[in-house]
Parts: sequence; C-alpha cells; structure tokens
Amino acid sequence: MFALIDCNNFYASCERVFRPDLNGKPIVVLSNNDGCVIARSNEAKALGIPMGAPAFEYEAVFKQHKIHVFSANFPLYGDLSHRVMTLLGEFSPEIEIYSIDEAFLKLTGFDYYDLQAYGNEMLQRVTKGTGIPISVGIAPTKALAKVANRIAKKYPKETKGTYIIDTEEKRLKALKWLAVEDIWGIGRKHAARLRLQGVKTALDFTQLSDAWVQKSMSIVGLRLKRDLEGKPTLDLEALKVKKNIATTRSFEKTLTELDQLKERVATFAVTAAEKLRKQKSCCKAISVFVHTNGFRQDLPQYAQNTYAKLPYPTNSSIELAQFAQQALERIYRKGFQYKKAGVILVDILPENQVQQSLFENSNPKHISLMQTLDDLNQRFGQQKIKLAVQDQKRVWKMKQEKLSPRYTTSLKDIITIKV
DNA sequence: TCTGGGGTCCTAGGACCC
DNA sequence: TCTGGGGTCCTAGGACCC
Repeated sequence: MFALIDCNNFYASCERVFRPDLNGKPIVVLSNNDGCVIARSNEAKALGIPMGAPAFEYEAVFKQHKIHVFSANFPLYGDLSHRVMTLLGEFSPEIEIYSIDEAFLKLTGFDYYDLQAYGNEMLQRVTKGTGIPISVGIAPTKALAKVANRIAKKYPKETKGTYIIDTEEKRLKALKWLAVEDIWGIGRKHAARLRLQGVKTALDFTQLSDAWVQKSMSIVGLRLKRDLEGKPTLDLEALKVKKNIATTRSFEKTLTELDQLKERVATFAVTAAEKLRKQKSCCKAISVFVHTNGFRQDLPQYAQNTYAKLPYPTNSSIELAQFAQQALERIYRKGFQYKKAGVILVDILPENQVQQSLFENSNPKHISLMQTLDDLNQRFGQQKIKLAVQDQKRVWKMKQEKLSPRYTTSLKDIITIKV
C-alpha cells in the first residue's frame, strides 16, 4: 500500500502556526511582489477567492470580509515543510517527498497494521509536532492514494482525515465520485478532450481502451490508467538532482536601461549558482530571458530569450554572472519597459564529472572562493557578500508589505513569551 | 521497376505537477 | 499602477553514425 500525506492549505496553515488567533479566520497568501493569491484557507475559499486572483483586484473583497493577507514567506514554509517531512519519515522507511507539502510513504510489510489507526497516528504526530493539519490517503497505488487523500480532505468529519481504499468496491465508488479533470496527471487539455469523448469521471477514464489512451495521452496516460485500475505502476521516486535551475522574477516597477537589467540578471545568476553548488553540480549552458508586461497591450511588447553554451562547465557565481550578462546584451533592445527577467542554468552535470579542457577551464581558484562565500552567507545571512556588479544599496526590494516574521529560521524573529 | 537496416543524439513543443 | 515561480517527462522529427 501507498500513503499520500498532504498538508491542508499549506502556506495558509504555516501562517497560523504562530498566530493561533487566526484559526477559523480567512487567510490568503500572495505570490512574490504581492501579485496574486497562491494559497487560501478554507474560509477564504468559501468566500469565493479564486486561486491566482490578482491582489489589486481583490483589495476591496479582502477588506470587506476581513481576510488576513500575507506576503509569501518561503523561508518559513520551507522550514515547516522540513519538520513535517521529518516526522512523516518515522512512519515508513520508504518516503518520497513529492512537493513542499506532500509526501508518499510506501507501506510494505504493514499487512497486519490497522491502517486507519496508523493514519490517525500520523495526523496526531504531525499536528502536535508542527501545528500543521494534514490529510492521509491510503491505497494500493500512488494514483489511488491521491484519490483517497482527496476524499479525506473533502470529508474531514466522516473520515477524520484518513481515508483508505482497500477493496474493489471502495475503488469503484471513489473513481465514480472523482471528476475526470480532478485526476492527478490529467490537466486542462486532456480533460477537455476526454469530456468530448463522453468521459466524465475517473471510472469512465479507466474504461477507455488502452490503445486509445496510449495514442492520445502517450505512455504517461497509460501508466496512470493502470495505476487507477489498482495495478501498481508508479513507484516511489528517489530524490534526484535538478536538471534545470531557474531564478526568475517580475519587477515591482518596470526597467528600461541595460545597466539596470544587467544588475538584476547578475543577481539572478548568483542565486541560481548558489542552488547549483548546493547540489554539487556544474552547468554547461545558460539561458536568459526578458520580457515586457504582457497584460499591458497598450504598450509596445518585446520578449526574447537566448541560450548560450558555456566555454567550460562551471558553478562559479562570478563566471555565471558574467556569462548571463553577456547573454542579456545580445537580447536587450532599447525602448521597452521590461517587467520580468530570468536566468536558467541548463545542461547540468555533477561537479566531479567535469571534463577538463586543454584550452579553457573554470578558474580553479573560484572553488575555494565560492566555498568561503557560501560559508559566510550561511553564517551571516543571504547574500551578505555580493559581487560588485550586484546592487549594493538594496534598491531592488520585492514588494512584500504583509510579510510575517521568520519565526523558525531567524533568531531576531523568534517569538517571546510573556509570563 | 528495382535503392538496407539499425542505431544515437538533439531540439522544440506539448502536457503535466505543485 | 497593480497579474508568481519553479520544475518534470514524453514525442516527433531531423541530423548524423556505422
């Protein structure tokens, strides 16, 4: 059996951990730059706030219903996620951390366990240990565990947060209940196509012919079908090193000058390089893009990206910042108001598999330099040590007007208790 | 009239996830 | 005025190899 554990309204729940006064109150969390809604508590969902709602359009609604609005606080969410995963890891030797708020556990050898009780135990442990509410779905395959989890979440009272699909009868009932567009792995496009075929539920989907599914949805669709049929097809996946590493941001105010963009792109390259070194990799190529605000059709639009093979593999912030700036110069055009830019490191390989070249290599001194840089930044705070090309005056601040404290990752934000 | 067979690598585009 | 960010996998087709 597989268990899928999913944190309920994760970001909103994180904001409540140190603010118990917000229990039962509507909460939304905004994306970077306080742009749009990326998480909602149940109360906010009930008020009809959609996912992705632009914050400026909903300001009046937030006010009217006294909705508590937060800027995204990713250090807090990342830390609480880590705590949740650590606790879940106690429940099975085999765990796959699927996303920041979800994990699969493989329950091999649990035949004589009361899984309902086991799910309840997970729930108690995580709630007590972190304050984050979770739902547990248990079933013979990953796709069915996803379905079971959905049921647990939808009917918290009846299921007490844990639902198990362990009989053919329950499987059929669950699949009949699940709308085709809500199946894990079926997105908007496929759902629309399936609807045209008369497929309304997950059960209908499993009754299509293998050939049709494979032809129109590739092997991915076929695997999913088998998994939903209760034939274990998808297995736990090991933690993999990333094949792409991106740092991209929208700007609060548009930029027009090359120098301004160069500073941003250098900073993005530095951030991406830090992530690259963290997984002990180098990259052989880089991609840089810029674009104007696509929502402003009244302004001249420009969007361009470029891909550059590097002369040698590297993970040095200094070298990558230089290459990123050179790439930017090739695509920059004067006369546009730029809204967003990004750096994506591609062609990633482990740093111990880098081929030395006879002619040109990454500066070997940068290895210890980057190590020192990372150590200092780790100790004294993110990007305390910067490159000279980066903004020294902190001109570029993200719009984060409703940021909560970093309760668990910053000593100065730690809560004080008055006795 | 008739023109082999079996591969790999790369890229763009499409689909999906959280 | 204001609209997020970061990933994965699969397929088809072209170029190329022996």
